[in-house]
Amino acid sequence: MAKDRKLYLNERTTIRDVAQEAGVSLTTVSHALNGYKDVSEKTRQKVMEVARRLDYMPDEAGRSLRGIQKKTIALLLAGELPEEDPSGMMFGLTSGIYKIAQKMEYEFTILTMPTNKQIKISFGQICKKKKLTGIIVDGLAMDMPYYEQIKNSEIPCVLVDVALESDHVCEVSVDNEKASFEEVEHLIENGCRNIAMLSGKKMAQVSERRECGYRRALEKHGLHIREEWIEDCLFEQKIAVQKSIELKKSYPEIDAFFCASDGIAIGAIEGMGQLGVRVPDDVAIAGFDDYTVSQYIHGGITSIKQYPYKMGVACANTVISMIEGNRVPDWIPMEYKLMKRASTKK
Amino acid sequence: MAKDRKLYLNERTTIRDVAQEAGVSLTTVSHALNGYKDVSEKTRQKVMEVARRLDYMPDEAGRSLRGIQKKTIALLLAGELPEEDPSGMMFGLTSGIYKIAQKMEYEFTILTMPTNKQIKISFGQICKKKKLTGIIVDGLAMDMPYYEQIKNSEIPCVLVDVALESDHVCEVSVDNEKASFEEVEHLIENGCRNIAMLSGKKMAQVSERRECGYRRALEKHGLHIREEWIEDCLFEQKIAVQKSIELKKSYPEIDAFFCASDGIAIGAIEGMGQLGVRVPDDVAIAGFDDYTVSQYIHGGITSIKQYPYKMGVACANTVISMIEGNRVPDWIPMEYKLMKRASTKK
DNA sequence: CTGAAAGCGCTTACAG
DNA sequence: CTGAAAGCGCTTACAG
Repeated sequence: MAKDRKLYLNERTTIRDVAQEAGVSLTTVSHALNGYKDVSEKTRQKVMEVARRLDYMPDEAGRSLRGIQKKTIALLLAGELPEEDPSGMMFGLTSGIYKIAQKMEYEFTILTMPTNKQIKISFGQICKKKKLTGIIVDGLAMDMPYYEQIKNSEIPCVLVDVALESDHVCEVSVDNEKASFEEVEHLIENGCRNIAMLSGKKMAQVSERRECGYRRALEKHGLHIREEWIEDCLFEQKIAVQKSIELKKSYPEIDAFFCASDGIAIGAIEGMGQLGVRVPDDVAIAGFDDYTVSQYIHGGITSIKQYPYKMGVACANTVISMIEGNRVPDWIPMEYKLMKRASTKK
Repeated sequence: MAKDRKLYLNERTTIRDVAQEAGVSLTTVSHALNGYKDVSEKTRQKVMEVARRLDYMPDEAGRSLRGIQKKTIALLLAGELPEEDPSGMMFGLTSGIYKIAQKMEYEFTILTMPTNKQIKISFGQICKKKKLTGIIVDGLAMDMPYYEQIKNSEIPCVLVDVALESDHVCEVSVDNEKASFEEVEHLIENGCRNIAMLSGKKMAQVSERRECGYRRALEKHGLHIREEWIEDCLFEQKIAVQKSIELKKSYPEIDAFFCASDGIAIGAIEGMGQLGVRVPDDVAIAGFDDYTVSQYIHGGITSIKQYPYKMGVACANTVISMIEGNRVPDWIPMEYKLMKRASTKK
């Protein structure tokens, strides 16, 4: 009866319906369903049976109002979701977080944050509105308003590839500086002496770090650092095409490009192609992130492989650990691997 | 005051706090904030100011209980989320849906469904529990319990690559049969006469359709269909390696493999490599889905390119249209493109 | 072991 | 133009 009416009216079955049908009080239904021990086995059976028969699902809103919050973590992405994900980073990250969230019985949601200046909604407001208990931020740059707001908030927060001094914030990333150092050293070992850098985006910490690694490697090997050989490409392939051409034209002695991403490296390869410069014979090219396609392009682009899925897992585990009140290190270092390929063979 | 206490106790600011601070009733706050016209401008200003100052965000749970439901659409994925997404299909789909959901002010959530036999929770229960108003399903196979349950539910539903006769269900996909037909015809035009098929998964409708296109193309050109040349690979690369080797060994006359996915095609290329058979000279290989890497592998794998982001956009637009009570066609055909590449050149 | 009652935060007839 | 009151679905002291 009750069920039919509900179905017809497209209404939800409520705890009241179950109580009525089972001939007990609301309290008893609630106790029975929530595993309280003070319900007779017979009553519990009856309630369970009725609940199943009426296809009863407690309304989260009701529970929420009573203070029983489902714990929710979010992946907050800077800017719009792109149409594609050539590095596989976003997908792997998402998948890893999803996996752990599911296992630990946390809700998981994806949010994007506007990057333009006049932002309507603050970081704190997002968290409040979505009732987030923890948050993982990817793509954060230092010139975004959220950068400060995260610091001032209280919510457990894991940042991918960004450090932020605060006791409720933790970073998950590979050692970008060390990885870059190794890769540039690999270029030097292969005989390159005039290595330019096509960097990412000035306000992104990863760019800075990769640049640091680059500088340290040059210094260690007694190579002169030429500031005019370091160019920003905003992590965009098209810009990398131009910048690589301009640099090589202005400084024909350049014999390698260290690129802050594989997207940039692909752009540089194209640029050299347009110039009729051979890769790797005339110019070696090394990237970062090891896109899925990188092993196939031009016989293989040397790059730093990251493990996005594992990073997602680490992010989720860390933020959950923080939520549960544990202290975590400021930084969780992730593994990476220098993939030596044809683009740097001399 | 109110704010400080709340912050300290880590409590939310409620409508009550705002009312108190602004010196008006709950009703007035609610009216002012929800844009009712029966509030004096002065009062409205005051309320708005206080709300902003106290950083007030209405609790969705409270509104929800009053019947003001946020509309939510979900992307329901068969099985687990994989660690990687070589076809780019899942990412593009997700991104397109996200984009439209955001624009139309729908909530968006991703769900996975267990594929094993003893499923705990039915399709209807998922919808009810998550209060979904519309759903997009990807990866549905005909042997999954959800297949029937979707039919019996009432919720607006868009299926990717699967047809299901029901007035609340719509399909979004490319014309898989036609695309396959064209691709196999391309193989025939290039001189192949003994074309085997490495199919996907028996219970997936896409496999069936791609097989239909294959058969129709052979028939049209007067080529004999050999059932023993059609093998299931479950869309797995490793299985494709084996199956392609077995087939080529048993039937050396085979001069082409039509593959139900690029993953299978990559497997077949590897298989032929192990056998010392040259691609495309001895055996042509054609895939489906045009993975990002496909253009680079082995000089380029011929494939059918789909547009996942656009599919996502179409899925979301369609399901929202259904939610809003519009009639939609049973099928929204998507564009595709036959990418002719080195792997089928003879 | 069971039930009546209060109350979470909100919106909306309804009364003034 | 403004406010007191009811009630959405739930859980939890509290009383019996």
